[in-house]
Amino acid sequence: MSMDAVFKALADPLRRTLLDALRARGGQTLGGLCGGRGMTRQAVSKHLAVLEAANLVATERRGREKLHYLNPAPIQEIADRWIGQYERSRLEALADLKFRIEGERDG
Amino acid sequence: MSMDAVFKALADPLRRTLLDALRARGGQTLGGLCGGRGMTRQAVSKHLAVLEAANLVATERRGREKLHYLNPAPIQEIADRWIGQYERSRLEALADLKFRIEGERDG
DNA sequence: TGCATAGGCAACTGAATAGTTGCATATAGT
DNA sequence: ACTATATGCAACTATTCAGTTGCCTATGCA
Repeated sequence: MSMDAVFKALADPLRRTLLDALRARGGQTLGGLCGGRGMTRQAVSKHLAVLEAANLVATERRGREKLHYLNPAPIQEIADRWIGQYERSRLEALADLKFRIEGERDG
Repeated sequence: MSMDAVFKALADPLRRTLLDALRARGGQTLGGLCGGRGMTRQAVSKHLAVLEAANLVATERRGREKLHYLNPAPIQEIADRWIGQYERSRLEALADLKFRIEGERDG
């Protein structure tokens, strides 16, 4: 499974709110996930498809409904395999900069 | 500083390789960062501008050269403030799924 | 059988994006 | 001053993308 698809899927704010919603409560239907987003069902459906392609969301068919579940594994993988490298290099990077960069724009 | 800009900046594979290059060695020039990418200098420059706008790259002018440095702080922030939520909910999410999702597509 | 609900597919449109090209500016070295 | 190097800016193009619309399928239920 490609890590690039995960990064791309996470790049959209609406998709992150979908993940948030599924983190709060798993097993939501497409219709349920559309509520209060000011967007058509098809638009939300496309976003969910992107998340599903990135393996961030798993689905289960129950009758005519499609239940959506968060799969946090790819996020974990990014944290472990990608962000970890930058954590490890953080102190040396700061030493490398050793000037005004931190706090320049504040945070 | 917006976390969305960081997510969007990280969504591009070339930009991630630029971050990798700066993590390996700070203070590289634009020209130096262009090597072996099969892309014009302007294209790379635009990508660096995106990274800079997301505060992932800090720059310093030295004469006619522009030196680029990695700033890992936004990545840290995402790890702490965003990914952290999903780490915390991982076990309960797995309990929520309690079926075939992990390992369905393998990894 | 008839109807309502949940979702899927495909075509279309307008906006955003990536990358290029051409030219301009600024510094370094002679 | 002159030339080469390092970068910046702006316009243009081709592609990609988000969201919509219209229609179709499938399930639930009376």
